[in-house]
Amino acid sequence: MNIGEIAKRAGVSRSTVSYALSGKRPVSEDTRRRIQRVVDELGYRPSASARALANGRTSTIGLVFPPAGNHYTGMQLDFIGSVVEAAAVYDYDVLLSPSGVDSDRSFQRLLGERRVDGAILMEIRLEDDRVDHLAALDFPSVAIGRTAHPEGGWWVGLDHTALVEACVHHLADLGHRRVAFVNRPEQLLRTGYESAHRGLDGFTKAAAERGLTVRTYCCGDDATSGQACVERILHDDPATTALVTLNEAALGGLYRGLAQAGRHVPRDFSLTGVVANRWAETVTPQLTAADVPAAAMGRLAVELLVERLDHPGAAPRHHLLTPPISLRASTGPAGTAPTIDAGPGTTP
Amino acid sequence: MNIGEIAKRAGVSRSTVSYALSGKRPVSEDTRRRIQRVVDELGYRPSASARALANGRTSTIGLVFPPAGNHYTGMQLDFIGSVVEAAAVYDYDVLLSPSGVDSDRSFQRLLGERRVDGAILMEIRLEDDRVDHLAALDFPSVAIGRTAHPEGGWWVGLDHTALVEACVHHLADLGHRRVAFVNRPEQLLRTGYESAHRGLDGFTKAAAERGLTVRTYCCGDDATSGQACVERILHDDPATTALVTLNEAALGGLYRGLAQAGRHVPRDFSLTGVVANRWAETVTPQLTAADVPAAAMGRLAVELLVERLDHPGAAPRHHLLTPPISLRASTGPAGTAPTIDAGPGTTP
DNA sequence: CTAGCTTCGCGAACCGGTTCGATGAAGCGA
DNA sequence: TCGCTTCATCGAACCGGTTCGCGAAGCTAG
Repeated sequence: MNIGEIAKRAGVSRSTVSYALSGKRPVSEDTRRRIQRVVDELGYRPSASARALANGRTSTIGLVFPPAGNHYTGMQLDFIGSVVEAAAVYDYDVLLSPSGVDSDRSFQRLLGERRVDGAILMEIRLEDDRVDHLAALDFPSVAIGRTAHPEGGWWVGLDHTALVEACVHHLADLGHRRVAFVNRPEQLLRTGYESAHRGLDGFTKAAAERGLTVRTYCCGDDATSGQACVERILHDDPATTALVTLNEAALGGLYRGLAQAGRHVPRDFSLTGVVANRWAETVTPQLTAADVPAAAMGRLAVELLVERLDHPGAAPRHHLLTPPISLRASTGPAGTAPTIDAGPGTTP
Repeated sequence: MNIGEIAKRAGVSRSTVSYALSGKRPVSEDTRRRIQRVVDELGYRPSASARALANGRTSTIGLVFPPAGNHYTGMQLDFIGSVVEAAAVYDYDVLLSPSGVDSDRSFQRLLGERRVDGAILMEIRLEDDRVDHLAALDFPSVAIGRTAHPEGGWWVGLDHTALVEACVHHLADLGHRRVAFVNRPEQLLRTGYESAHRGLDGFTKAAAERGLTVRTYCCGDDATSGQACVERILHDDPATTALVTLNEAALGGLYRGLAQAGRHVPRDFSLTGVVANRWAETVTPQLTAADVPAAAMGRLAVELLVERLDHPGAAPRHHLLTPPISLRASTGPAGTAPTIDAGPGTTP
């Protein structure tokens, strides 16, 4: 079931079979058909390894994302799905590599053993050794997210700063004066996780512009942490009337915490943030939020990578996305001073 | 940067380098060290394609799941994550293949071009041509889910029938007499999707045993459909006091529909079902449910596959899991007849 | 001193494709 | 009919590893 077998049965040489199948040199219509018939009869498909060895291309791209320790979020799933699907369009397979950092064994395999033609990196940090390393090697790669110095790089990113600013302005316009920010877990912030930092920057900047009284919190990526976070917020400043969040996994817990504190959304309390569409629509009332266009980002990343693979030396390109805020039902005008008697956890 | 280069610099032959690195034949400690030093200095790593071609093993396993058309669910993400992680332990990479059926191009690539040593299949149907095909080829594979005839196969599955039965009994024990079943989308049921069918079977069987009045529904995999589904349920039989669901993506919508109909959970209405842990804890009140042990299943699938790869001809093995129901807060005793005046959508 | 055994390393073949240069036949104008 | 081009095909080399068989030292024992 190898190319020699096909050649023998079709009565031609191996090279002729190769040319007939690849079309890289003309082959007479007659022999082409004869070869094709044998190929179809035997269901022959050329070995990917042999081809990869011969022409130096694996037709595979690597998708690099951190290991599951920190729970996968819905967004990551959307990225993975859209990358796989877009890659299929260009006849690429996708190899998954769970690597947080440059030195991971899995990452080394991908590069050192030349398993992939190019890579797409997720979960970018502001200072990201993986990005730096790949750039230094001039290895074809595209980041989903951007580092502190994205100039001259290939990436598709979300303007978290602008997005969170828009959220803050939206709340300020509605009259909210005391607003909390619910960020991703502290550990991610410490590691320099991009969205957490840029989101926080946007929050701080817009809050200052509008003269708001604010507090910022880190929150674990799960419902229980979200609930606890709301309790902390209302304990620290019971007069808080709104929050902005980047943490979609905690969203359900945030709602639960508010409900248990007797705050009605959106009458007593407004929520907004930057969240994947599917989550925003799952909670009740549905979340007014800047929807993360995860599927589009995955697709764009693949397109950039394919372009880079097809035209080595092409000038770096990127996409910075700023989706609009989808007005749903979780924000409303700040009412009179909230009723402080309602919530638990206000003990000094 | 190939093995010949290493050999030259270390002053030995290519084969010696190969043996020194693989350890498949003894090499004197002296030359082994000399080779290792050169390898370290140059950061040499053997090419995966060349190795794969030479010894016929790619050190890659394929993970086959249906394309995104039908939204990815959280469970799928957990499967993917745990499979990737478990595979890394055994030094396997994971290649993603979005294939619903046997004839998909992506599926053909995986097999025909020998890109992977083995495969793990997700989203199994009762009659699944992919499973049959792989079995006929004796290609090493493990299914996450089981077909109608799982005998002699390699798989790890969930006993949906027993799980849903347990849910029904739980509700019946609480005094519920009119119960609805919210299944996955109709299209999945029609295609023979395993969990939808077995879950439905369990529901029907247990309901008959307990003499319950029941209705069954199909529901799209999103919150909006869930909401609509609750409206239909309460319209069809306003006296319904409980439901069982397999549809985690619709869960938020189910809660929303109940809230809008004025039914309080769990006072007026009980919910339970088979759902991934993370979703059960996201909703308020948290869902009493049989938690799908997705991470464990992914891990077990990899372990079975590795065993099958290491011992060709080993007797088929499988794991059928039946996790217990986690009692949370979404079910309670059936009260007096529910207040019919509350809900909308009751117009004839 | 030599027969016999180990140890260590070498060269060559092989895995299954791709690609380049060469060759022979056919076509064509002079 | 000869020389020149064009076209279709072939053989061989190559990609970068692995693996098998063999032989040269070095050692031990008789």
